[in-house]
Amino acid sequence: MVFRENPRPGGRSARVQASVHQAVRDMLAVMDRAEVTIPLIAQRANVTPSTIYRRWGDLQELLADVAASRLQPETEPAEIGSVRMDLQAWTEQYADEMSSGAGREMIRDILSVPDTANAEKCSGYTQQQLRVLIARAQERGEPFPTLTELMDYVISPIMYRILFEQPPNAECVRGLISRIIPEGVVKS
Amino acid sequence: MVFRENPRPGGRSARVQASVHQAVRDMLAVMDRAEVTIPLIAQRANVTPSTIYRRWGDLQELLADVAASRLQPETEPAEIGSVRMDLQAWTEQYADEMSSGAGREMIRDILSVPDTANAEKCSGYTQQQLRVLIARAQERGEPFPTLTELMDYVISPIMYRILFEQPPNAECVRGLISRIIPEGVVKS
DNA sequence: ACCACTAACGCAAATTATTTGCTTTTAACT
DNA sequence: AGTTAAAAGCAAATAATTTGCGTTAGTGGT
Repeated sequence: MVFRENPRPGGRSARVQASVHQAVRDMLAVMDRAEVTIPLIAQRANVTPSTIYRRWGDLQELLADVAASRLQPETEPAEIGSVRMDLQAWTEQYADEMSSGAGREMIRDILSVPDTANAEKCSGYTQQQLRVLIARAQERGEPFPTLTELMDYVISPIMYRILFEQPPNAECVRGLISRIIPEGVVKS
Repeated sequence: MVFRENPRPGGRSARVQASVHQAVRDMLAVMDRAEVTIPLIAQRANVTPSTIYRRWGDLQELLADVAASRLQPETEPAEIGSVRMDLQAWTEQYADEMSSGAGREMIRDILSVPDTANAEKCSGYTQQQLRVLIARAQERGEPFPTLTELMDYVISPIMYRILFEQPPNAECVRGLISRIIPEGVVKS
């Protein structure tokens, strides 16, 4: 199978992919994830099950694919005030979204597949958002952590808590941020 | 079903559990994870498939259960020299084991199930090991990070890299540790 | 503009996994 | 020892997955 790469943007292949993705999203919105099956998806997307099996392999991979595309951010981090405040607001929202039922399901779907492409894509989205904040800080001359520091000391602990412990609350998130940007730096 | 809790330690229930777990371990050792199925496990464990289905629900949950039990540490962190060195050695081994093919599979199995009990168990094992080191440092009067610091700034970044990016190498692990214990503290 | 080519899809039969109702076994507790 | 309830076995019914083969629809060449 050559699939996946270069699904010509107007071709039948692309239409089937869009239709199947949409079917999955619609179904996840109205029914429990556990009762979503490939035959059902196929029916709603007006394709045959074998098409889905041949293209994605199994339900896990399809769900991982859909989840990754759903995690792609649509907007840049909001501008609230200082970049530190922007970071705090963005991070709290990130933590909330990832901690939610739907968020956790998407992460699980992405991680439960052997192929790491979707997980990397997901981390890439996060880094892309953080880079916007870093550039903003640089532009304004505000002191700001590096990408690595943000990933290691803010994002990673949040994700670990979501995956292995209890989802972090706002206070916890603020604590992680204070640790790498002293409060004193903020001008309110 | 009441299952799970209190499987009397010599009873039939416990024997079936042990037999199924062993069958899964044996099979994972010799065949690809993708071709392990419940009917096959049942055959090797000398039980009927329906027993496994009724008890664990599906393959994912069974694999998660087995993976969690395999991640339970058997020994305490080795005593190398200073507690800082012990920490470094233990953490490098932890990162290696978790980054390995088998390690990553176990983590995936644990995280791909909605029930978070096994993930929490897994995090609990890690904390238990770290607490041994913390106690050791306290006993010897060596300065040492808190459990939260270790989890947030060492374990979490390692796990994030394994799950979402590239597995960390030894140098990276050492870097994470240096960040919370200055090198200078070590007396060689 | 037409034709040839091939990747991707549809269909349907064969296989395999999962669910479920009912029966039997086993260990815990009188 | 006898009773009982949880857990296992058995087998039929259902559902999902795989696969071979024919068809369709975009792609590239003339």
